[in-house]
Amino acid sequence: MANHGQGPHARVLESLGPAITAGAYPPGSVLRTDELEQRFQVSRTVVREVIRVLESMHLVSSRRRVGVTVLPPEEWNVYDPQVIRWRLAGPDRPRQLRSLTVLRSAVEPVAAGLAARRATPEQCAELTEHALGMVATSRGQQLDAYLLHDIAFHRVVLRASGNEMFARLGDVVAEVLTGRTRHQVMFTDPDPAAVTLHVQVAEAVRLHDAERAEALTREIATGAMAELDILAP
Amino acid sequence: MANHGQGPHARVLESLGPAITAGAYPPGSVLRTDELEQRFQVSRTVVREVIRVLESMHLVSSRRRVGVTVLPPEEWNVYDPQVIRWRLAGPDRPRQLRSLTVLRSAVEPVAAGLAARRATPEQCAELTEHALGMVATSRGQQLDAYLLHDIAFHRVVLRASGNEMFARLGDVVAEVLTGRTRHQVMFTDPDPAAVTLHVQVAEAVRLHDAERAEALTREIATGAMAELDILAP
DNA sequence: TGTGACCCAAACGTCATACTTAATCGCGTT
DNA sequence: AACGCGATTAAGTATGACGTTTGGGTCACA
Repeated sequence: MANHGQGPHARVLESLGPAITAGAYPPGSVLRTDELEQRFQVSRTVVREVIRVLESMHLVSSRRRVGVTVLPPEEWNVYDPQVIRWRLAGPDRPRQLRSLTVLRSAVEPVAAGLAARRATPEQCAELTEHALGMVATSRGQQLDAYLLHDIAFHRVVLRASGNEMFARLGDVVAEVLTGRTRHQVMFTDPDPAAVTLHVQVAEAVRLHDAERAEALTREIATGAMAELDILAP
Repeated sequence: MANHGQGPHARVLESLGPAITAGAYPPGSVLRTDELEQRFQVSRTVVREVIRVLESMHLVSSRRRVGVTVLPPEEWNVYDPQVIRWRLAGPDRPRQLRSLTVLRSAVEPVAAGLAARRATPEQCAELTEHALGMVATSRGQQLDAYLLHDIAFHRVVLRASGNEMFARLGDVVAEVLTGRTRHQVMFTDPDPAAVTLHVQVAEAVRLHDAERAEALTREIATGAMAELDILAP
């Protein structure tokens, strides 16, 4: 991703962030900087900068004379890609996957509708290409290749919507799709109905049929939610 | 909000953040830390911590031997409430308002549908209360009171959806609604049709009619988009 | 003239330390 | 029991030193 390759800062952040989002420190817990210095064997500088970053994510709140307080989950910036990644890697994974899938079910149909209005010919071509790629790889244990086309497809739709905020969800969708492949249906071929729907969405976008693109994408989303048992509980 | 009361850190951040999101530094611009030290008359400590925070928002990227590089807008964490606030306060305001309104149009109908399934009786009562409050304040220059009910209404819907990510959009919706009142229809009473729709949504949620709650909220969203001329361009 | 390796300096990254500030705790007074 | 005041504590800021990376310039050589 970024230049978070290695270094004390990244090491401490990648240790504290996941721990907090995993709930290792209950809300209200207090971390003292000098304690963290000793625990991670780093200087005050590093600890402070990490704290500042966690603070900007609203994971903690630093106050004088009291220490660094862990905030309750309702305060967290749950749209921060880093926070999303940490939560997907922890025990909150199922809950996080459901939240994200519901978000997808809301956003992607609207994005597809907008894409049908605004997609460039190049984007339409990309869409068709990836839809056909999904068809080609939908049988015979080619899940990895299929996944790449699936991710690319949704990324193009979100970008073609012309909405910057939708476009930024591309990474999130990629994480969700990857997570699903790696945990849910790892050994079974993709649902043929879903594959067909993707082809039809590409077609609808190409023909500038916004209504149809939106409705078809809504069907895809419904299928994704069904896979995670997100239904009348 | 947080303890961003005052202090060198907040001062520098609240100066650099808006400047960057306003496009004062074109993507690729380089800021040197010692230059910033002199410009703001603060120590390296403060500058470095600010840079770390901006980096976590993906507004800048700090690299050795080259400096702090301003990243292109596509890289920004546009869901960070701080970034949203900065952009709403800058020249990008119209574009940002449109993006957020489109996001609302995608999320809120789905949220309303979920709320109809999961809202507690207390939440239903709150909803009705605020809808009636909107009715009561919809005439005769009571825009401020109306706005408070409007914001509260949408916040309850988002929270009642039971989805943490939807719930976190409450603040964003509040900013959008406030912005609209303060700039678009400041001197005219709210659209009576919109008021009626809110009452009907509250009713649909109370009756657990998810389909109807979603459809009605979609109408509200369409109205909001029409106000901003987000239509077949 | 072009290309390659090599060296250097620039700017960030980290550490250590001293000092400042503000909020909490506890004591004593009213 | 309520209130106020000072001592204490931990974060906030400033500063100086050193390490590390890396972009670019120089020089030798083909």
